[in-house]
Amino acid sequence: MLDLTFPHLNDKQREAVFATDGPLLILAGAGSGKTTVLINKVAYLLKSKNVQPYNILAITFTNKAAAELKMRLENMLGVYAQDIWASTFHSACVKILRGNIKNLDYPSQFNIYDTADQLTVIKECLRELNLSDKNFPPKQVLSAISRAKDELLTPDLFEQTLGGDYRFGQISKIYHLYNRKLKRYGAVDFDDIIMLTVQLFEQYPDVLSLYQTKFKYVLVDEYQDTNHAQYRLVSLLAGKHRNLCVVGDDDQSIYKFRGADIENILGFEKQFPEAKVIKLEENYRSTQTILDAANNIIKNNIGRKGKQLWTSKGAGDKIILYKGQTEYDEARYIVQQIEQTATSYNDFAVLYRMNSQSRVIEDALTRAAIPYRVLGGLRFYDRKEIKDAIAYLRVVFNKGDNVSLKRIINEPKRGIGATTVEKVEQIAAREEIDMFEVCKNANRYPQLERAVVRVRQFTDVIERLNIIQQQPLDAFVQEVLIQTGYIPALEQENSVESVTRLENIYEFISSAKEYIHTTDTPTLGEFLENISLVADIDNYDETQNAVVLMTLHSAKGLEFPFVFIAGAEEGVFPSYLSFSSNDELEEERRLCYVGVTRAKEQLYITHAATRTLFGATKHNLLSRFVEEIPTELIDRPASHMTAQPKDISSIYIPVYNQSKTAKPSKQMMSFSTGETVLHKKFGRGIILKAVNVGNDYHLEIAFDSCGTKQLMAAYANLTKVEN
DNA sequence: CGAACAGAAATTTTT
DNA sequence: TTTCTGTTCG
Ligand SMILES: Nc1ncnc2c1ncn2[C@@H]1O[C@H](COP(=O)(O)OP(=O)(O)OP(=O)(O)O)[C@@H](O)[C@H]1O
Repeated sequence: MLDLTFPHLNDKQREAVFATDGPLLILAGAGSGKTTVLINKVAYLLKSKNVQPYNILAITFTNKAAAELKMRLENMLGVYAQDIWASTFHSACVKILRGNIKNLDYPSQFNIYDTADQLTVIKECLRELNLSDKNFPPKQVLSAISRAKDELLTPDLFEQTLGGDYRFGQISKIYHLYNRKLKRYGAVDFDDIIMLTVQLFEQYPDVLSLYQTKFKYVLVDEYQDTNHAQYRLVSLLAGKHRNLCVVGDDDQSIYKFRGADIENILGFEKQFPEAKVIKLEENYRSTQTILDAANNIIKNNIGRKGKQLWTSKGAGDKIILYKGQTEYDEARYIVQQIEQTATSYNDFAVLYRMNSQSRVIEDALTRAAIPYRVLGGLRFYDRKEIKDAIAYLRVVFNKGDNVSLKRIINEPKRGIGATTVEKVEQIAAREEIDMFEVCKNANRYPQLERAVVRVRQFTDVIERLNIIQQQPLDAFVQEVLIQTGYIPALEQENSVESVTRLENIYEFISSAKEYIHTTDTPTLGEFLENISLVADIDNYDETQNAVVLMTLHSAKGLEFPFVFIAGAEEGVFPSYLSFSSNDELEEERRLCYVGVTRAKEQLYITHAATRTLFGATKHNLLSRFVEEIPTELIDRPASHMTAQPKDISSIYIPVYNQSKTAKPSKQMMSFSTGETVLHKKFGRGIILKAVNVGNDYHLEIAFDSCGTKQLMAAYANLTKVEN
């Protein structure tokens, strides 16, 4: 049980826990127990100050951190602690908006648009405004709009401040139209979620007052990565009680590209003049060597709030710096070190700058039969078939969602082509009604004469589905995908690809089932909302016995005994895109500081002499950040080529894209779904399922001659064939 | 309308 | 190098 004198904390940490009233900034370096303090502080509020859980708002950086916070409180205090609001900014705001967004003229059943949806809308805008996507690349326009929203610049304000410039003037036109469209479609984008909540509070003081009164205590973790809109939101919410506790480290601000404003934390004392500031200086995570390295890197940045960090842990082992001949050699070394260290796999993390770096490392791990998990990159929910399924659900949920409608109206093929869709779109825009309505009443529009039957077949299905929404969500999802012909079409196609897609679709249906069990009142809306707001990192399970691979960004806030930072090369890390700007280079350096300080015991840094990058072979120098580490902290093992010149695995071609099979290695063949294999007896077959069990694979193979068979790879003596 | 092909573009980090 | 976009043809 919880000891309210907090003996497990140090003096400074205790001081921070007990300082409950008024604004408080806890500014401290990595691993000094900031998050630990935040959790204990909430416990203290609940237990000693008798604050009710629903009077507390705790903002975390990821959904996973929020869930963890709740779980740890529950362990300390019992289930009632579950009633605090612990969530990300986005989840909290969506919750507020669902109940209040009608004030702003949006439907409470709004859909949340992701980047791809946003780009679709921007392309629509460009077309309507007769602007070319050469002069206004949709991605750039999106990023400008997104930054504007982070800064709480409405289209009008945007025009006033920047409209003098021709280019920004045009972008402001796009921004105006873009926002109008989203509203018409009943959709909000990621940035709207925060901005609209702020607008709601500013325009409806009674709504604000409700939440101000409710949240007697507001706490924000990772405050260094908040943007202006979030700062404004927090200020509004804490405006009444002024019990605002923010926690962060200016040296760990790594999301500037997403609008994060480091000034929020640096200027906290200016914005809240009565603020108390507490610095934590003892690091409990890393060895002295790791801390020294981190400090020597970060001290090259200017304009920091300098911090002391010390540890009572000893020096520990030196940092190991390995230079591979190529990225394959680099991966080979990482795998070899993991194999040679006698500890469980989940003690290792491999961190890198770009998601694309994971491929080579994954291949090496697979060949060594080491279990691993990759976080980030393409999310499950971003796969084409899953996005299609989601689009169907969104259309059922909100018929005004033209973007989702356009995505699935001809998927599977229903003979409703681009021309018809365009006509429908024009009519809808002219009459200011939903595309769905136009389709439904297609008979009224002579232009649509030829397509009328097909289009109405489609709307009939959707309306029928609308009626059966009551049944359990997973059954409903399945029903949607059957009735709309999506699943039947995939079944009929029966190709390697369609089989994988079907598998994913069924996994999606199970995820709906899983969702039902997480709540007492499951709704389609909340299910869709969760999908939009989860990050891959939320699924990270540190108890799963597997090496974890992720970007340095995703690793923020986590810790591991053994950490590899791979690709420590100029051009990779720091990224070549940051070379031209000192600010961006400093951000890369902070990212490096974050990476280094994830390690508790041992840090490995690896780089490659040559690497294939974007299709060309590059010879990259060692990263400047590594040069900034004093050499006495570093050990350099001999390069692989001189040590074991006979090992061919470093020049081995990776098996990634299953359809373009490479030659398998002799020791350990790898198999994956979709590959074609040859069996001595059964002949040619396609792998339906490949499960890695220890050093062997359990395979399910569909043979051309005799149907589906299950067998173990070790006994089957299979050969791979090119498709 | 839709499949197939060819040529061009674009390659960071993500709630 | 891969992935997307536009064009052509049936
Ligand atoms: N007083 C303490 N005694 C022992 N261990 C502690 C103490 N405070 C924190 N720790 C441990 O130190 C580690 C780092 O703590 P925590 O994650 O809270 O730091 P942080 O400052 O939030 O780190 P970061 O800035 O990297 O996110 C954790 O493993 C935590 O359990």
